[in-house]
Amino acid sequence: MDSPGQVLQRVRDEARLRNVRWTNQRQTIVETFVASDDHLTVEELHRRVRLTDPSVSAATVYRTINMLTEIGVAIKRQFGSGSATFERSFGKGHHDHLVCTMCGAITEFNHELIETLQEEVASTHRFVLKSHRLELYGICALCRDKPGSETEAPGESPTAPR
Amino acid sequence: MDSPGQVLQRVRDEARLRNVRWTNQRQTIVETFVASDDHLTVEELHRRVRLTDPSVSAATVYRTINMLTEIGVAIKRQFGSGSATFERSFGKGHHDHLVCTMCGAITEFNHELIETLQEEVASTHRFVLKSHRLELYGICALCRDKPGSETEAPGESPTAPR
DNA sequence: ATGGATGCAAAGTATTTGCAACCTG
DNA sequence: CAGGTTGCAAATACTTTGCATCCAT
Repeated sequence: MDSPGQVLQRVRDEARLRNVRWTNQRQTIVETFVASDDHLTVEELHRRVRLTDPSVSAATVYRTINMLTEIGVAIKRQFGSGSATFERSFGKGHHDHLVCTMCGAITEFNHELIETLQEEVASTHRFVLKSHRLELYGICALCRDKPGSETEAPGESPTAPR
Repeated sequence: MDSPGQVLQRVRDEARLRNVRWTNQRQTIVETFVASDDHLTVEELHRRVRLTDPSVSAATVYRTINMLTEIGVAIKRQFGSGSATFERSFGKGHHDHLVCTMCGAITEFNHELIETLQEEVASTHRFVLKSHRLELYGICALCRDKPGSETEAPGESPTAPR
C-alpha cells in the first residue's frame, strides 16, 4: 500500500534497473496515471496526458501503460467488448467488479467466501488456479431509479443469468 | 433442453417469423454449429463449414452466428484476449468456465452457492443483476503433469489471484 | 419479381510495430 | 555518442459493412 509519490519512485527505480530511460512523456504519463482513481481506457488516459503535454502520441501511451502493467503498477481489465481499461494497483487490494450496463459505472467489491469457493472448484477439477475474472453486469442503483436513459452501454453477452 | 433436430426446427421457425430466408449456407452453418460440442471460434466454424460447402464466406459465418446468438441458440464468450468463441446453448444449463492457460482447454462447471452469493453481492450494492462472467484461469490436470510444453496460450491479465 | 442473402473487398476498432529522427544517460 | 524512445504511418487481428449480384419465396 504505497502513496502516489512512492509509486512514481518505484517506477523510476524499475526503469533504472531495466536500462529504461526516463523521458518527459513517461514522467507525464505515469504521473497522470497514478493520480487517476478510476478505470481508464488508453484513449482517456491519452486525453488527460495531452492536457499537460499535447505532443504525446497514443503509441507512447500504449507502450507506457503496457510497461506499467508488466511491472505490476497497472492492472489491465477488459469489461464486455470494446477497449481495455487500466486501473492503478497500489492502494487497492484484490477485488472484482460490478458493471452497470446503462451508465458504465464500475463498482469494486470483494467477497472472501466466493474467493474460497473458486479455489475449491479449481481443486475439484485438479486445476492449479492462477487467476480469475468475475464481473457482475446489471443496472446500478442510480440508473434503476432514473426512468429515461435506455442507452445500454457495454456488456457483450456474458454468461446469461439463471 | 432440445435435440439438435429440434433446434434446427426452432431456427427455421424463427427465420420464417422474421422474414429471414433459409439459404443453403444457413442450413450448412446451423447444422455444423448445432452438431458441435465445443467452444468454437468463427474461424474454426468456417473451417468445418467449408468441408461441406467450400464456397461459404467468413462474412456469412459471422452474420449467421450473430443471428444464432440473437435468438439465443448460441452463446458468445470472450476468454482472455483473441477471438470470441461460441457454444451452443441447448442441452446445457447455466455454467461458468475453467480455462487452461497452457493448452486452452475449457472445462465447464456450476456452483450453486457462488451463484447465490453473487446475487447477494449485487443486492448489497442495490444493483439489479442481469448477467455475470466468471472464469477461472490456471493449469489443467493434464498440463500440470506434462513437463515440456510452456506455451502459455490465452489469458491476458485477468484479476490477479490473492 | 422483389427484397433479403451472399461473396468480395473495403472499412472499422483496438492495438502493435517498423523506421528515421531524437534524446537520455 | 550509443542505444533506448518517440511520433508517424503502416501493419495486425478480428469483425462488420457497402455493394452488385444472386436466389428464396
